[in-house]
Amino acid sequence: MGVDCHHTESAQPGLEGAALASAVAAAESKCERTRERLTPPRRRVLELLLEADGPMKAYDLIAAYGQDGEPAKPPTVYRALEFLERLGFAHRIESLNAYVPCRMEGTSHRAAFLICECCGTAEEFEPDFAPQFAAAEAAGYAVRTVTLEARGLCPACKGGA
Amino acid sequence: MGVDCHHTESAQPGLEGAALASAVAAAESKCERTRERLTPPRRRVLELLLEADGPMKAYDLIAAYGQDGEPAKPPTVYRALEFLERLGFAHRIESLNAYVPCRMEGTSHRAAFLICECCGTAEEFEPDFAPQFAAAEAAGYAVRTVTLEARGLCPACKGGA
DNA sequence: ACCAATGCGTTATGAAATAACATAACCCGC
DNA sequence: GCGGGTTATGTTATTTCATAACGCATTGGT
Repeated sequence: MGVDCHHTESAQPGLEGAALASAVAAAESKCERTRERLTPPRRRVLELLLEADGPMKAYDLIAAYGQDGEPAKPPTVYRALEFLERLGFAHRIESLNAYVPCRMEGTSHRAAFLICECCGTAEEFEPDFAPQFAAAEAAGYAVRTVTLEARGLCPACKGGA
Repeated sequence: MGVDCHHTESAQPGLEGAALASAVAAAESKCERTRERLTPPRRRVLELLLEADGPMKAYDLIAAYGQDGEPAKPPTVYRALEFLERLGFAHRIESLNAYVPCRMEGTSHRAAFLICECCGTAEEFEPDFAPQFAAAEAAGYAVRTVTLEARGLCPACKGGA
């Protein structure tokens, strides 16, 4: 992974069992409230993201989609991802071409990430965009969304080897 | 371009003639100082970026590469882009899969962009990352680089139609 | 002159994303 | 419960973006 210390991967274990079910249920109920539909492909992709230990590439999702080992067709997954992003259940990390489930339930929908170049984890955090917005709007811009991706070493990789 | 008002494009005209030559010369002399080589393909790609009215896709560069209309081979352009980014002469805009010449000669190498969803221009600005860095480093991260891309409407597109 | 390091040309392939169109499921007023 | 618009899915194919791998050329140091 670039720097590569050789940790046995994953400071960020995916969800399983009850935790997974509860996260999916939370998404489901949020959808009901807004009259959106968490259809089978959307639910399946959300599950895969939640189970994963880190950011997943679209084609990883495609490969993992079928319980029987059958891959999905690309549009199935890309459409589900579009939906999940729209509802704030997932985020795309531009600099990785990869996707993560949203870890900031309920907060405003500005996503920002600390990406570890060693172990590959991407931690979501709540950014403070005020200075940027102020400068941009002073210059006459109408800012709609902001993407912030910081790269470096996470505490575990920085400290250890 | 998403929102699409229909301006006749380009709040951001590319360089020509003397201005272009001088920008290239500046890059050249900066290379000499650091013992880097601005070889023909690298120089050519830099020229193309500087001449352009906005962000250019890699395959636009590939198509425009030869003065005689002959396209370049992809690795030629990708390698040149890698070099130009490394030296700070160009930046990749992740959310567009596109490239721009650096407009912030001499400043620190954190690039940030205001991307207009109407006219497609991408204005580089000097971001204030202090709050982000502080929070991340307090959490134990070692931040190395930061990508910040804001999307919205530029003054021209916001004001007019 | 030799050698190591760097860069280039070329072929081929891999990875990421979308276009386009047909079919199915859903919601809602009636 | 039936029509009819809207939303979602299935499927095929294609486009767009990026890199691997290898051999040759140029450079710069000794």
